[in-house]
Amino acid sequence: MSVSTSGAEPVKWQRRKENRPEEIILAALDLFVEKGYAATRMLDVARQAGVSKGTLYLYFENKEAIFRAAVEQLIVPRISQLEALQQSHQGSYEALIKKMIMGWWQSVWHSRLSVVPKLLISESGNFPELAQYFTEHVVKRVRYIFVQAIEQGIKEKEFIEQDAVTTARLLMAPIIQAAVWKYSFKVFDDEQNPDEYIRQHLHIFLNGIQRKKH
Amino acid sequence: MSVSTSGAEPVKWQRRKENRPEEIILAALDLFVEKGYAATRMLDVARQAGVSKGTLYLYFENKEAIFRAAVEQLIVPRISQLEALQQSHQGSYEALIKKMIMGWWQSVWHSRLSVVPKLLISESGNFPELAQYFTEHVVKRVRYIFVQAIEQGIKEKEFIEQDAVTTARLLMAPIIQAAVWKYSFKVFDDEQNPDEYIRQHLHIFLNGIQRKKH
DNA sequence: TTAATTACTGACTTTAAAGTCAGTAATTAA
DNA sequence: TTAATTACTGACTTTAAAGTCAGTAATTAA
Repeated sequence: MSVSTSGAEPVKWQRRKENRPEEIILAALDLFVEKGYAATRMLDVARQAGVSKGTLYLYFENKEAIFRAAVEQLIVPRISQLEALQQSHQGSYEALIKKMIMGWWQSVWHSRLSVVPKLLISESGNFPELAQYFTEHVVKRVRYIFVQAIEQGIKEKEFIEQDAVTTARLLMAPIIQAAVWKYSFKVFDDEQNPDEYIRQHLHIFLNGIQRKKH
Repeated sequence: MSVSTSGAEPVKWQRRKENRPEEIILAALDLFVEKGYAATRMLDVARQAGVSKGTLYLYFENKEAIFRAAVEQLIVPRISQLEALQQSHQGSYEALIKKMIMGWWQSVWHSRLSVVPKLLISESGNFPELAQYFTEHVVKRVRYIFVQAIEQGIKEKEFIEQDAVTTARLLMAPIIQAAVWKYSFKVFDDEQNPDEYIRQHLHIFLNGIQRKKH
């Protein structure tokens, strides 16, 4: 038997310096979805990503660093999407709000991303810096987009006079709630059609803020 | 110096068989509020309750058992309160919904109890049995109360035709959301007056489901 | 083809809790 | 007043992860 050159040498592992970080992030997110943040061990992440435990620490300082990287890489790009939608919109503000909510809903609800709100809520106490980052760069930024739509709708006499920031919170609350529920109690409380839930939320909410014609 | 009989003998500890369980529960809930469930060590709970670690295990099997006892003892009595309010109500269903939401809000928001939704959401993955208990005995029971109010309002032509279960969820979502927020991101996102938030929610929501007179 | 480099491994060490139990002291019974 | 009972203590053991690092093997350079 020859010692080398060609043939089916079973290579034990490959170098993947460029791809490891993303592979690790996705593996971790899969496990966070499945078993939650705290219950996910570094060894689990390593196995899921197809590397050894040592490799994790080569690319990330600890579990929190993986978590932060996941939030930054996956969530932030979605916001630009939302902003673009707003920029290019023509028509009523009611239609804009519907379009933005439905767009977000469809791109996030069925993806791994929908677990992020629950994770952040659960872990906010353990990782205050991450919670602050998320509040500033995601929550407030998204809310600002809706605040603008609502304020403009008020100015155009489409919506009744009201505090736009509070109203924006109330618009987002049931949607965040749905995402949180999905990963908490949904297994025990699943009579619900999520599309119908969002449809009805938009119906009641928009009906509630609209100025009525007499 | 005499060995005993009267005088200020500093008693090292007292027997409190009857009171220990509740003292431990309240101590634990204080710490869960302050640092979250996972970060609360049994040693912390023991210190807060003024007992040793061994005593905890005398009364509770482990941390989960303390948590479950807290939920059962503190939350369940509130629901009866809500049911009583419903039984005795006279007047429009709009007024009933307002009264129930405001009552719950005022008795829970400023108390330790308001931390329970966040705790349950965070820990649902680790304690599925507790999450199931909570879903069956709290969530569904409370929702049913609101479903009834909404259905009767529809029958009386006070509210528009709609699926009452979905509508009840939408009524509760911003309130649960507020309680969850309080213990997650509020430190970083605190422009909000919670009373104004609830007032405006009820305003938009009730305006949104009411049948309009022409 | 050989030497130099470095991404990666996994057995091992460290850390930080949970959980235990023999002994002690408060209380109650005799 | 003394003996019997038992609530409680806290040093200790166990458990379960995180984190490390000397050695190995893939890759690249010479």
